[in-house]
Amino acid sequence: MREFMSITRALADPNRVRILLALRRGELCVCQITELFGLAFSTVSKHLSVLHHAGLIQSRKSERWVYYRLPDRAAPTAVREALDWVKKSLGKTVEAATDARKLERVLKTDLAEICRRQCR
Amino acid sequence: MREFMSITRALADPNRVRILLALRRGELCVCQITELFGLAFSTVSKHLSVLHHAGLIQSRKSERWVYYRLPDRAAPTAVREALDWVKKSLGKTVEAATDARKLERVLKTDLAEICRRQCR
DNA sequence: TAATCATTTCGTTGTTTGGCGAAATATAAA
DNA sequence: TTTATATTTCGCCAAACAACGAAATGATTA
Repeated sequence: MREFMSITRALADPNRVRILLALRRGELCVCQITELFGLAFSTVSKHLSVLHHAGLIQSRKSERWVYYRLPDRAAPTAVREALDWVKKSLGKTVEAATDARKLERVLKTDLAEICRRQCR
Repeated sequence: MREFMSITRALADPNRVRILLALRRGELCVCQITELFGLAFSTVSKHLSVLHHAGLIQSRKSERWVYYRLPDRAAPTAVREALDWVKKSLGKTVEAATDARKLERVLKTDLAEICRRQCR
């Protein structure tokens, strides 16, 4: 029950759901997600923390960046089913398509360039 | 997206999820749910309103009472999948079993008796 | 070692939400 | 019609939450 509620609460925010949908494309680092949604670093970081706590995403550190991705097949059943449900329900919506298009543009840009642009 | 978010937000509260699980047993009126969870009338009514808005439950009025139930097969795909996911994930948890036991006791009690007991 | 830089954590602010009791509503019983 | 009564709506409070900027962290580069 506790685990289940951490998943439903994580899914109860549209920006977090959009992050999950964007990650279908492949792993993304924090600054790429920040650029994609136009939110503050700290806001995105918080969202990622909530998703991570719920087991809905995994992370890996490489060079200067932290990359987040959808979990592998070994993820708990509840997590896999939740993600399948999200993808099936929203995978083909207008919002997902719009984000996907913008994501392609973001992915074309150099990582360091994105981070520099966002530096306060 | 809007519809999906109304479902995830409805599922983001443990009491609302418990209501859905309890309704597997069959339709229940507001005072029975109130008795089952020990919440105020107004609180339960609000939860039911949220669930109803999300399409996760249906209602029917009969005599003095309003009965709520899980939707029929004709419900939207997103709703059916959400409910299946809830049942599959939590249907056999300790919490669900405890609520189910208490529900059996509540169902043995006369409806009018329950309401009288709760009257302020 | 010192400086740089991506990310996380902290503190604040405005909004949303869950809870309650009281008042309003609407329906059934008298 | 009047009275009861089951449910909903309203107004309030406290807790939770999303968003931000600033400060802290921790790893890499110079």
